[in-house]
Amino acid sequence: MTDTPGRLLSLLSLLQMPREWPGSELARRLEVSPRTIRRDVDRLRDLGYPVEASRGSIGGYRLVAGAAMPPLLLDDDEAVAIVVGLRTAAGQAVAGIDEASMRALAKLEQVLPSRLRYRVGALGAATTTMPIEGPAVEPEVLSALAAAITNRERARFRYSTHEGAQAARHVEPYRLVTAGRRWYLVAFDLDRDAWRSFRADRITDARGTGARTTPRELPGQHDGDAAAYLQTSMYTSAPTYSADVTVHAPAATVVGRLGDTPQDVVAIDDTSCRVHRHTDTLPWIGSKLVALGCDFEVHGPPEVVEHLRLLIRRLQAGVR
Amino acid sequence: MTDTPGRLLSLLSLLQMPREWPGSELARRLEVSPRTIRRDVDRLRDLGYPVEASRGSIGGYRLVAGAAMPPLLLDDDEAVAIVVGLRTAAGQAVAGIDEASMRALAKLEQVLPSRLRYRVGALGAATTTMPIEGPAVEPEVLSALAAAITNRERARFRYSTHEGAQAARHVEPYRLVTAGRRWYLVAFDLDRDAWRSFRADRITDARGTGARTTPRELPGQHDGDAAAYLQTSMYTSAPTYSADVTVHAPAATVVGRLGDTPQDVVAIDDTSCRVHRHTDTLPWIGSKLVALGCDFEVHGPPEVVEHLRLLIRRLQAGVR
DNA sequence: CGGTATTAGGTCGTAATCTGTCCTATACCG
DNA sequence: CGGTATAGGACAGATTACGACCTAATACCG
Repeated sequence: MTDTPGRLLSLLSLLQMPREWPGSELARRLEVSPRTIRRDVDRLRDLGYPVEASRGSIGGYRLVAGAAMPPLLLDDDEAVAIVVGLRTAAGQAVAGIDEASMRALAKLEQVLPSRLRYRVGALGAATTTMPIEGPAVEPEVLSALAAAITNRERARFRYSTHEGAQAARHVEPYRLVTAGRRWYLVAFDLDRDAWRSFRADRITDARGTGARTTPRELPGQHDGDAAAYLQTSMYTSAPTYSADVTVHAPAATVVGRLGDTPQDVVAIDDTSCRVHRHTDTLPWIGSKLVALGCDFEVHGPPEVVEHLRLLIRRLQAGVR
Repeated sequence: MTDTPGRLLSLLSLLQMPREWPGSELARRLEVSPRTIRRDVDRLRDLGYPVEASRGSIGGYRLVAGAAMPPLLLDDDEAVAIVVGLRTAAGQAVAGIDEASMRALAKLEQVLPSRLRYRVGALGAATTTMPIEGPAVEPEVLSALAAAITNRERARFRYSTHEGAQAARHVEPYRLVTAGRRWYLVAFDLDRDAWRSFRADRITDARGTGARTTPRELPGQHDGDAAAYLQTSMYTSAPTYSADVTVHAPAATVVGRLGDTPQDVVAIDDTSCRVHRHTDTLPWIGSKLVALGCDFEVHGPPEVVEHLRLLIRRLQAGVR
C-alpha cells in the first residue's frame, strides 16, 4: 500500500500531535524508508506547513504553528468580530474575497476551542451576505502596496481615471485607508511632486520597485493619520459649504434619511427641525436635500441657494 | 504543475465550505480533469473523510459537517481576506468591534505560519481604518439572534422605530443578513402574523425564549435566500419604476457617478449616453439624477417626470 | 415519458513521479 | 570525540498519476 498523497496526510496528522517524532519512528509507522520521510517532510514544507526539526540525539520533527494551536484564546467579542468581519468582507469590493473569507472562516473554526467554535459556527451559519456590486479591488494590489509600504519601497502601478484613461504612476506609498467598502492609497506622487490619494479599485499592476523611500510627513495637522488626511483631502478638490436648512419633518426621520452621519439636527417642533451640515460640497448638499423627500427651506449660504437654482434649471430642462 | 498532495488539501479546503461542488467546477478550479477529481474524492474517502455526493442535475460533492480535518493552511487570498474583513469590521457599525477585531487580528497573527504572518502583518500595519459613524449593532444581539436561529427557537426583543418609539416583538427568527455595513434580521413576526425584516441596530435585549419554532418557508420565489427576500421586500414598500434618461456626459463618467451599481449605460457619442435604470423608487431616481451634476433629458415613464416636477416645486419653495 | 446533468467507475497508454539504496555534510549532545 | 539526528545529492527501476474515452446509474425537469 504505497499511496503517496495519503501518506502525506497521515504524516500531517502524526505531526499535528504535540510531540517530537524521530524520522526513523515515522518511517516505521508509515512503512517507508527514512529517506522517503525526509522527502515527505520537504514536501510538506513546500506546501507551507511549518515543520520544524531539531538535530542531535534527541532530535525529531514537529509541526510548530498554523496547525495544532490550542491557545487561540479569543474572547466572545473577538469571536463575534471575526465572523462579522469575514462575513461583511464577503460582500466587500475586493475581488474574490467572498469565497476566500468563507474558506478562511471555515478553517479558523477548526482551531477554535469548542465553546467558541459553536458560537462562531452559529453566527456564521445564521448569517447571509447580500452581495454588493461595484468595482473590485484586486487582493494582489493590496498585498503589493502593503508590502511596499512596510518595506519603505517606492511603487509603480497603472491608474485608471473614472473616464477610463490609464496612466502609469510612480509613488512613495504611505498608507492604505479603508473607508466603508472603498479602499484608498495615500501616497506621494513622484511625477507630480505632491501628495495624492488613489482609489485602490482603479489600481492595477502594482509592484514595489525596490528603491528605498525617504520618510515624508503628511501635509496638514494630521499627525500622520492617513485617514484624517484623506477625509479632508477628498473635499479640497471642491470648496465646501455649511448649509443651514429648516426641514418639515420630525428630527428623528431626518437623521435616519440623511444616512449614516449623525448631523447637527435640532428639533423645532414635532413636525420640523433645523439642519446644519458642514463641510459638504454643493452637489452633495443638493443631492441630500432632494433625497430627504419632504419640504424644506434653505436659509443660506447664498452659494447653496444658487446651486439649488441651477438644479431647478437642470430638472426643468430634463423633463421638457 | 501536477502536485497531487497539494491538490488534495485544496480539495478538502473547498469541500469544507457549506455548499455543494459539482465535479466539473472542482476540476476547473483545480485545473485537472473531472476524472482526476473523481479519483481524488475516492482517495479522500479511503482516507476516512466523509465526502458525500448527490447525483442528478443539481448534484455535487460536499463534506459532512464535523469531520476531523487535517490542519489546513490559509492561502494568500484567505490571509488577505482576514485582514480586509477584520480591518473593515473595525469601521463597522457593531458596537466595540473595532477593538475586538484588532485584538483578534493580533492573536491570529501569532498562530500563522511565518510567510503569512509577514503578509498579514504588513497589510494590517499599512492600513488605516476610517471610522464610520452611525447606529451600532450590539454584538450580544447578533450572538443571541444567531443562537436562536440555529437552535430553532423563538426570540423576543425590543425594537425602536426610526421615530424613537420602542415596542416588544415576538418572532421566529429566520436569518441574519449583512448588507454593506447594515445588519438585518429576517423573521416571522408572531404578533403581526407576517414576515418582517428588522434593522439589527434598532434591536435591543434580544433573547431566545426556548420555545421551538415550526420551520417556515420564506414567501416569494427566493428559495430560502434571505438576502434575496430582503432585497425585494425593501422595495415592496414603494413601487419601482424604470427610468429612461439621456445624460450629457461621457458614459464612463456616468457609470462612475451613479455609484457602485453598474447600470445599463449605453454610450451615444463621446459626450452623452443613455441610461436605463430599473427597479428604483422615485425618490432614488430623483436623487441620482441630481447627483449626476450634468444636464440630462428624461424620456419616461410619466411617473418619473411627474416626480421630478414635484422636486422642482420643492426646490423652488425651498430657495424662496 | 424523454432529455439532461450529475456521480461512478472501467480501461489503456504515456509520461512523470516516487522510492530505496547508496553517499556525504552538518549539527547537537554527552 | 563518537553517536545520533537532520539534510540532501545521484541514480535506476518500479510505480503511479493523468487524461481521454467509454458505459452505467441516478435524479431532476418539462
